[in-house]
Amino acid sequence: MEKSLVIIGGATATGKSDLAVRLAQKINGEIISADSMQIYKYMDIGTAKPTQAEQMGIKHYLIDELLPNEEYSVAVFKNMAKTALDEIYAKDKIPVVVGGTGFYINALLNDTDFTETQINTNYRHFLYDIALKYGSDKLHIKLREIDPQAADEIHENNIKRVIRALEYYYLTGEKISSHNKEQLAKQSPYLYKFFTLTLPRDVLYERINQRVDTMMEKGLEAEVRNLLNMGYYKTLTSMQGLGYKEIVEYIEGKISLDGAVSNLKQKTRNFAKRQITWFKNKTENIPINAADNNAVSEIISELERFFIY
RNA sequence: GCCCAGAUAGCUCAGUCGGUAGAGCAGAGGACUGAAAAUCCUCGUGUCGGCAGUUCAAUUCUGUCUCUGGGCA
Repeated sequence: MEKSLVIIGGATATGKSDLAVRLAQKINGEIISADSMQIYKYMDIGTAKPTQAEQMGIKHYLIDELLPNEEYSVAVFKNMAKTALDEIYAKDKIPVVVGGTGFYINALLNDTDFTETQINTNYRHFLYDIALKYGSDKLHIKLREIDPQAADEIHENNIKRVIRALEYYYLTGEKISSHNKEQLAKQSPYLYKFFTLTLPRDVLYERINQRVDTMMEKGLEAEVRNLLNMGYYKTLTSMQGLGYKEIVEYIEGKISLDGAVSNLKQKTRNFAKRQITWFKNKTENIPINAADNNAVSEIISELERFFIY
């Protein structure tokens, strides 16, 4: 009971937020959002952020915490989430971590250590320019010199990860491959139960399509225009989120509105598939049928067996 | 009704100087440890519109029919 928490994962549009709120109500819980986009203010419709009403009076952490031009990352998430956990434990409540960003959830559960290194944006740009000018293999060759294991593990076309590996060495003088191994071997300091909402692929895809239509009806275009008017530039990480970059393309006249919408549906379906792969292979979890009306009670009985609270 | 251009993978199309065919997208599977709603990897047999003809051999040439664009009436 001391350091226990519940996780609700799953692909986008499976109904995580709604289920999490109903669960939190039943078990005296509070919610921590493990989502790389809902953290941003002014980005409500496109991120499917639960509204005040939908939150049903349950406190939500890590929602509306940053401005769209502020930097967010696993490391920032982990720190903020730990703070939130402490707050919730102090109230004698149960944290319910909900989100589709599996990478973040794992970092929290494994208590991945991020303190020893920072990031260096200039160095990243420097390397990125090299990759553009001379080809991505140039960076990969360099990586092989300093960290052969990482070079084996990271495909040369995966420039972002090659750059991070080089950056890590640049900042710490150590190999990222050994750091990763160390982190992976760690045991979680938490007692947790991880549930994943699942739906048949065709049903999920249909829900995604419908949800995008609903977002448009709710005024996604106006939301994006508003962000642009406030000066949030389209290359910001936040503005690269699904729903934002597609609508920006439409606003810039590059594609039709219909094109933007079907693009968004497409990209969201692709994203959902990647999420499913992550949850399937990177985490131990209990699948829960998202269409099941008794999902909450199922989860609760599972928790009772596990935590004995 | 006539003329022209098409008809090839779920979609958009490329190609075969005649020896049964390939890209992008979609789809499927996978990776991921400070950009993750990002980034990246792997996977392509389909009566090459129907029928007939020429040929050792036709999706490729010829004829004809059907359909789809566009034009002329």
